[in-house]
Amino acid sequence: MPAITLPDGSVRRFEGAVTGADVAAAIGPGLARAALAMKVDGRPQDLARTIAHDASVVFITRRDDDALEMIRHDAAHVLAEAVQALYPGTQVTIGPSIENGFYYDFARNEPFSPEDFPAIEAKMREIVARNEPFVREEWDREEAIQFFAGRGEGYKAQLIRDLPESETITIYRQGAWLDLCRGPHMRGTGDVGTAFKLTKVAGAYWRGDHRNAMLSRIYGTAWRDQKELDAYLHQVAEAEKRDHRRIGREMDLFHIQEEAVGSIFWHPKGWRLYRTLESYMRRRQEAAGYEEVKTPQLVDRSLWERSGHWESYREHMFIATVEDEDKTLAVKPMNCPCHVQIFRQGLRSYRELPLRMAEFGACHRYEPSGALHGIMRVRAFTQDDAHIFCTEDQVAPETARFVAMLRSVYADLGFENFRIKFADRPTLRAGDDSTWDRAEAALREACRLADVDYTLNPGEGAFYGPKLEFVLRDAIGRDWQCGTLQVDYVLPSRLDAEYVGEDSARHRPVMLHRAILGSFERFLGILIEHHAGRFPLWLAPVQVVVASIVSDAAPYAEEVAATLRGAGLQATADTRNEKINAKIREHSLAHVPVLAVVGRREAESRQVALRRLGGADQTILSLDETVAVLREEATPPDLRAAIM
RNA sequence: GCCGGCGUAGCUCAGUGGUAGAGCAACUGAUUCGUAAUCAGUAGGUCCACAGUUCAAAUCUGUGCGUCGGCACCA
Repeated sequence: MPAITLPDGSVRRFEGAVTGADVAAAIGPGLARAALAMKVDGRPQDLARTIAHDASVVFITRRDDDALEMIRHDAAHVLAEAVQALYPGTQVTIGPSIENGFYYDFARNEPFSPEDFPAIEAKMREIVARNEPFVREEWDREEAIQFFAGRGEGYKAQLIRDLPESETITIYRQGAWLDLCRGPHMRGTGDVGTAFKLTKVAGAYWRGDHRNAMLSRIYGTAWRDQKELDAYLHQVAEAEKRDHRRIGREMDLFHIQEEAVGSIFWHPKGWRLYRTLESYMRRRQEAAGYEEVKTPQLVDRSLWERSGHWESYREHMFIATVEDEDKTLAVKPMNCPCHVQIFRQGLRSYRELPLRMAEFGACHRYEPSGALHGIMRVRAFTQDDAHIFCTEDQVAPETARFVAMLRSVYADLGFENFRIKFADRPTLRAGDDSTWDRAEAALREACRLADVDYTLNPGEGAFYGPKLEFVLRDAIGRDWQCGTLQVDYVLPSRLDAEYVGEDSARHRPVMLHRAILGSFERFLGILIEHHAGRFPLWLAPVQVVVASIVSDAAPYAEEVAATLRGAGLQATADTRNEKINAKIREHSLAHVPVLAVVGRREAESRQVALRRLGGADQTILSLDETVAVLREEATPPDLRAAIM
């Protein structure tokens, strides 16, 4: 006699086992119609499952977030049925729901093309219209393997073989079609609705391993209703307009060309943006007690062998040789071994620790061609890199200091939201397990002290130590690691760094590898997309354009621009023979934050009409006021704080 | 690196085997104009590269390079 507790706290008792659908019907016909699935004691389940014991039950309706995930999961099943109906011989593998949609991986000799989408979508709509109920069945393990193997579904058979013995094998039928699936599902294929769209095809390795066969993946998006789908598609279209590659061209910031794949040609405006960010970071680092260094670009392979990089990353390093010397040099892919060399010059004392050594280090890595992406994933980049040499006791306070600095920098640059991941020991690593135990424990403790909330990213640490990853999201929804902090007990030992302690004995320092931006290139890409090219005044490469209305005002426009430049602002005059409407349109499209419009009136009264990007109203100020207002506003946030 | 799409004027794109096109930008001239496109004219092309098929290739085939989307990788 199960007693069902509902979310409002009320309890309903039933004679014997009941299904979720029964319970919903008992509560009311409205709920019976709306309920798609349920959570029994917090576990999502099909509505058709029976409840035999006392339990708390929450019904999932279309409005719930859980429903969205189920719509997408069910849509994946509908997609798989449609594809197998249209393309006999195609094997199914897996098809989960993902953020904003779903995908299904198929094994088929011929790849799919977006041209196949209309036919597949039409078939999917048929299946949805039939509203076949999802029927759950529990199968015997061996029978299930035999069944799928017998149908030529080798991947499914393999999936079942690899399930743990304790796992119940469940099959979901939708009419004549069926799939191995853990569930749960909604009531029937009709609940998927029609607000879905196939979006792209892609190759994907079976089980995510590049040594395995490549499958054909079809991605789709699915929503509660057409309105939500339209809103999502509109958002995607808007996001494409923020793409840093597009804005980089539109604003004339940089370009990349075939003769230097993975390297950036920075144009004057882009380079000004870069230098503004670099100057800001340099000031912040100096204020935080870092000392800046510069180390060689070409370093003999012997150093990389000692550090362990040669073994792990040799094929990703650019190698340089010269004819009359029998040496192999590597273009540095990172700065840490060089920083250890500086640390090793002379005898270090514990009194010098923590020693914070920073470098805007230009690094080269031969990244796989498929990984390149605009300026965010390149082969030549500059890190805001630093290594903190410290004692074990200093790991936690230094981590806390670093995280506080990173938060402040990100806030200055407009990023309030970012995610932190804790990446622990990878399979291939240097250093013994006890060293890793200590490093991971130290970093965990440091996170606790610094009040850092993180998600675990298992097995993704650097080969020499665990790391924190600070992740930002681009306009298209892709996540990028920018900041990082890595605890390293291994390199100081491999490269023999030591200091004299209070006890006058020699000790190994711990190294904290850390970066806030990560690489200037990647961070600038994110920054461009985050602001959609509309930078705050202090970052904008062109801050003010002084536009003349008539040629009589041109000399005054030149004078205003020169005055602003004299005050340290990036200002140019636009005295072309164009209508003011055209000038405003052009500079607005170029994301110039401030337009100063001057006609005869302003020239006579020595005033300017200021117009802000995105606004339609104007403010009339004297030239002196204009300089004061804009100079104040263009002050970088760290210098502004110092003034106040 | 792997799978697939794409590569035509500075940019966005049209052109399915028979003499390379449009809009915007550029340039020239006219226009002196008050808050998101003034008008007219001119010029602009190894159709990514190489090889092949064909009387004939931007168009078909192959190879390479680049790029885009995923996957894998990211010290």
